Parts: sequence; C-alpha cells; structure tokens
Amino acid sequence: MKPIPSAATGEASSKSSLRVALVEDQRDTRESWQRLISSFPDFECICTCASAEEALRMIPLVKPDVVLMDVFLPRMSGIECTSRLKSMLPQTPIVILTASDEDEILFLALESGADGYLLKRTKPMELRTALLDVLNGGAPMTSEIARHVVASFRRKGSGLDPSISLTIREEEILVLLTKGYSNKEIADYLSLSIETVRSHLKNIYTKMHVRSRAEAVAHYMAKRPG
Amino acid sequence: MKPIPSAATGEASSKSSLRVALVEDQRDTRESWQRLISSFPDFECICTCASAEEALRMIPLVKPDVVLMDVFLPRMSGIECTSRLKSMLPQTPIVILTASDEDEILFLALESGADGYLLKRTKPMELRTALLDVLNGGAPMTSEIARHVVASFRRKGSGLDPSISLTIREEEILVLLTKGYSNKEIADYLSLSIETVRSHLKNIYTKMHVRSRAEAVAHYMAKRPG
DNA sequence: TTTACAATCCCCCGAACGGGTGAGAAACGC
DNA sequence: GCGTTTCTCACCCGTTCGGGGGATTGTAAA
Repeated sequence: MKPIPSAATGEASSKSSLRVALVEDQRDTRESWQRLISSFPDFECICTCASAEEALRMIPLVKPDVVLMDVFLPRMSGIECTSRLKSMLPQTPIVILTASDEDEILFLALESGADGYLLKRTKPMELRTALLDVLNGGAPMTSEIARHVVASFRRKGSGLDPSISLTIREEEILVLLTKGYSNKEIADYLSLSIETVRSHLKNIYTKMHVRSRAEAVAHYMAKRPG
Repeated sequence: MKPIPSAATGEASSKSSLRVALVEDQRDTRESWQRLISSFPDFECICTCASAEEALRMIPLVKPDVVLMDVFLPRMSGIECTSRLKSMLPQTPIVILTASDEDEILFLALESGADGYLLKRTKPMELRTALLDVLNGGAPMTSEIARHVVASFRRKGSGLDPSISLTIREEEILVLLTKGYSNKEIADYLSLSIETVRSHLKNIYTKMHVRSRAEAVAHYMAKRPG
C-alpha cells in the first residue's frame, strides 16, 4: 500500500503541469480527447499516437506522467502495447480507455499491467479525477468496471455449474484431484480402495462431461478464480 | 452492466432516506460510525449490531438498504457473516469495512459476496459517496483497495514462480494442458509429433517439480486466480 | 569456433488411467 | 416396507502417460 515513488510525479510537480500521452487510432476521438485533456488546468497533452507502433516509439522518448491507451488499435492491441510499454517504463501509469465492457478484455487489460481502466463514456471530471488518482498510486476504475472485477471474484463461490451436482464424496475427491493427487494417493488419503476412487472418478467425469483428470481439474479450477 | 433492480433502493427513495445497518463489535467504533452516518442528510442508521449473530438475526428483519460490515468480529468473522446474509438477502448490498489492507482478507471478502470494500480510514465524504455508489449498482472501493485488486490480476499475468522459467513452447503447451487437452490433441493443435509434445511435457514437469499433467494444471492454475 | 540451449523427433517399458460391467451394504425418502 | 441414491469394491481391456534413453537441427551466446 505504499505510494509508488514515481520520477514522473516529481517531474510533474516541478513543472506544475501533468504531461499526458494519448494513444488512439480514430482521429476524431483522438483529437476530442486531446482537447478535453488540454482543457483541464495543469494538464498537458504532450504526445498523441495514432498507433501502437508509434506509441512504443514515442512514449519512451517523451516519458509522459501518464498514458491513456485505447484498447482497439489496428495491428497491435492496446493490451499488447500496454504490456510492452510497461516493460520499458514500469513506473509510468497507463490507463486503459475503452468503449467495451467485456469482462475478457477488462481482465486481459489488468493482466497486461494497466493501472486503471475507464470506459469511454466516463464523464470529463471523472477522467480528470482518475488521472490524478493514478498519479497518486491509485487504481482508478469506474464503478461499472469495479463491479465486474468484484463479480469475477464472486464467481468462484461454491464452485461448480449448479446444473451438475456432485455428491459430498465426489466433491471431496475432485478437490484432491485439484491438488494433483494420483488415484492411489487419494485412496490412501481417504482410506479407500483404489477401485472405489476410480469408481467415483468415473461418475465425476460423466457428470462434468470430461474425459480425464486434467480436464476435470481445469474445468473445476477455471470456475473458481482464487 | 445493468444496474441491479433493488427493492431496497425503491423503498429508500419512497422514504427519501437511506436505511443503513451497521455491524461492528467495538462499541466506540460502532457509535462513532453510527453518528457519522446519521449526520449525512438522507441517511439513517436503523440497526447497529455488535456481533455477527445479532446481525444475522436482526438484519433480515429490518431489511436495510445497505449493510456496513466490519471484518473482525469475535466468533463469526464478517466474511462468514456476509456470506450468510447474502444467501438470505441477495439483493442487499454489503460493504466491508476494515482497518486491514491484507490481500488475503480483501479477496476472501470479495469472494464472500461483498459488494464493496472500504478501509476504516476512508474519509467521511468518501463513505457517503460509496454508500450511494453501491446503491446504484456500483462496487465502491478506495483507490488503495482497487490497487490491490489490480495487482492481483497482474500477478497472475505472466503466471508462474519466476524462479522457474519455461520456454515459449513449454508455456504454450502448459496452457493447452490447462484446457484439458491430451497429448495427441496438443500435438494435432500445434502440428507436432506426439513425441515432441511428450518431450516438452517431461521438461515442464521437471521444471515445475510435478509428476503428472493434473498436478501441473493444478499448480499452474492455482497461481492464476483468473 | 566451440558451447549451450531450444525445438523437433524416435523407441522401450512399466505404471497409471478411463471405460464398461456388475454387485453388495448403508442411508434416505416416501 | 420398498425404491433410490450413495458409497463401497472388483475384474477386464485397451489406451495414455511418465521416465529413461538417444538423435538431429538451428540459433545464440561465450
């Protein structure tokens, strides 16, 4: 929970102006964001990039205080671009901007190292707050986004597809599967015959519609992020 | 991304006052939160509970619009209490309040079904905003908390124990393992000989210190809560 | 240049696994 | 009491898997 000691922040305060870089391929959108950011007091849009390639070339040179990154870029996605920029400028906060509220994209973005995630329909003042927030070590996201993140944690709850109901014993054995135990190890652990374990396993596979222990583990664990 | 149609919200607007329930075992803290909440216009602290047991008895009866829950409660934790309340009142938003910024507790809280997570040092006005936020279907968390959540995604990004470095190919095959694919399926998918797949697998097992595909899947997926 | 490593492929062997079938005992619901 | 489900165990059979060898190419580092 310590604030990130950022060279950028220090620089910004000495210049008393926050230097923002913008990556967005759509010209109209790019210019409109640029105008919006420049209209904020103490904000300066020092770099606008129309592609990921340009961003990777320019941004390390101008070293902005914060980067606003669109997700949908022509050749290289904003996610990939974020990931690469982060390896070059790990201290520079990057905020993903997108019109999409797809969970998949959100999670990929967060995994890529993005520091914040905002929807394009975010209100101007919220954007400004978010930019200040990220510079202070926060992780700005709209309530909508935060909701998705929270939901992703919730999905793991009691685990499985409610449509398939495993018995107590079956669930117990499935959990041991996810620890990587072999049939023999499970049998020993539960003081059962190996044949009994195999028997339960067969039922589990049938119920889960899988054909191997690895597949069962994969499906089971995929349902429970955490 | 649709706002949750909440009976509670409707009730609140008709009464033009938000009915808050508070669960906190420390008397001083409880009363101070109670005073704070009551001081907000349109907020009403209609129920204060000194224990999880009391909360489980009272809250379903008074049906508040939102619940503020401390994590550290004597016999039953706020996490467990949240989980149980959620099964009784799934529509009622519950916001966890805690002094702790431990990741472990945060994630358990989110998994238990909490809708928001705030640190006790949250400023009064932020608390008010958060309460309004959660009632509008948002997932309030402080920037500090959001930062942790974001960090948790980042950790799983590149996946593994940094001490073991898999090659590109190995990582690729490992990912297919986690989909439950057999050696033959992986070989077909990557247009490789099954022997090549087996060969990579052997190296993967060695590096990961596991002895079976299920174990590899388990270890790999355990590191990536997504 | 020599070394090192990644990626590809091959064979052998024994152990583990998955599918099919069947069956007895205990527990629960009606 | 009777049927259902759950838990338990067994045998057969063919496939897959994991561990042990070893080989070749190409690229990158030393």
